[in-house]
Amino acid sequence: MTTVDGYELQARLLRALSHPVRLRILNLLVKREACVCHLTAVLRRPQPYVSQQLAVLRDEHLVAGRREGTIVYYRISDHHVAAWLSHGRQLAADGEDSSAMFPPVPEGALPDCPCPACQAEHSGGHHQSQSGDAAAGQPVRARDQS
Amino acid sequence: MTTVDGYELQARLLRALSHPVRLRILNLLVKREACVCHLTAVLRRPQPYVSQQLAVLRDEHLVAGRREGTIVYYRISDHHVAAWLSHGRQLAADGEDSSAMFPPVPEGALPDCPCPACQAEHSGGHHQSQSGDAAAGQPVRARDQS
DNA sequence: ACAATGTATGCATGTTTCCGAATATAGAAT
DNA sequence: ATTCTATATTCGGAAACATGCATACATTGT
Repeated sequence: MTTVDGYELQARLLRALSHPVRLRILNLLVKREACVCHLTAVLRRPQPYVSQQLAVLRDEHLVAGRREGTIVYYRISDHHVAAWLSHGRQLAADGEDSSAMFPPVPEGALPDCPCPACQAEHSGGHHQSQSGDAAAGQPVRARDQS
Repeated sequence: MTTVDGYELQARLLRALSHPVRLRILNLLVKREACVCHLTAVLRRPQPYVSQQLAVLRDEHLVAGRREGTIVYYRISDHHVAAWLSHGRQLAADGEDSSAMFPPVPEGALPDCPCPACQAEHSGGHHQSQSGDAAAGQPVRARDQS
């Protein structure tokens, strides 16, 4: 039995969370799942950069990806953790105006986002996949880890 | 007005917490305040090392120090954060046996701890300060920060 | 083959971690 | 007062790790 140090585990989890962009990503995904291109548009960061941060969150099982065609949709893995994080946000704000510190994200579709979901939603009609709604995408594999 | 990014603040807080030794320190201090020598004995780490980790926690106002003579007693600054952390521990354990992952700390006085509180308590009688219980020590000053 | 979307790799730069030594600080002894 | 001891903090540096970018690679669909 390998003596697992719980503090080490918790520290790893916290470290994965201790980054402003990753916190923003999680906050975006709480409301609904989103594709990488969507996150790229909202965060205004280069796509490889966003993908990298998603990989960090994935490695700690904080988010999970679902592939549909060429597009990968990410979502929160564990909403308990999300709720816990949201609680922590209030503690971090600590009396300040938290609605000013954590401005709400533009909801819904973005003109900047090239994914078909956003494009369709943005032009008025609701989304209808052109390749047929597959039942469920394959989970995105995690990087090999020691 | 400087545009304060709440995510940055929360990330800093999380980063200060994302270290196994610092998590252990906080967990120790939840039950009661403790002097640096006590923490040093429990954690079995060199004293400067413990002091350094305490400084990180101090800079984020997670703990506060109170000096009594040559001894500095540290305690949790914000028990809301402590409760939140404890909640996070359950999430990190996630189904595993959390009492095995976070073994309870030896309570009370330690033979290894040289501070008079521990020595007195350890030799049977309850603690009676030899220099008279001063009302309250001076708070330990934080490092100058930019 | 080609284009579109995501992921991984390599690297320069900066930060964290940990240690040993030096420094401060408080009290006691001479 | 001066020195001595005990406690705690800070400093300087080496190794490990994180960050952000540019580029290369992989996968899917046309």
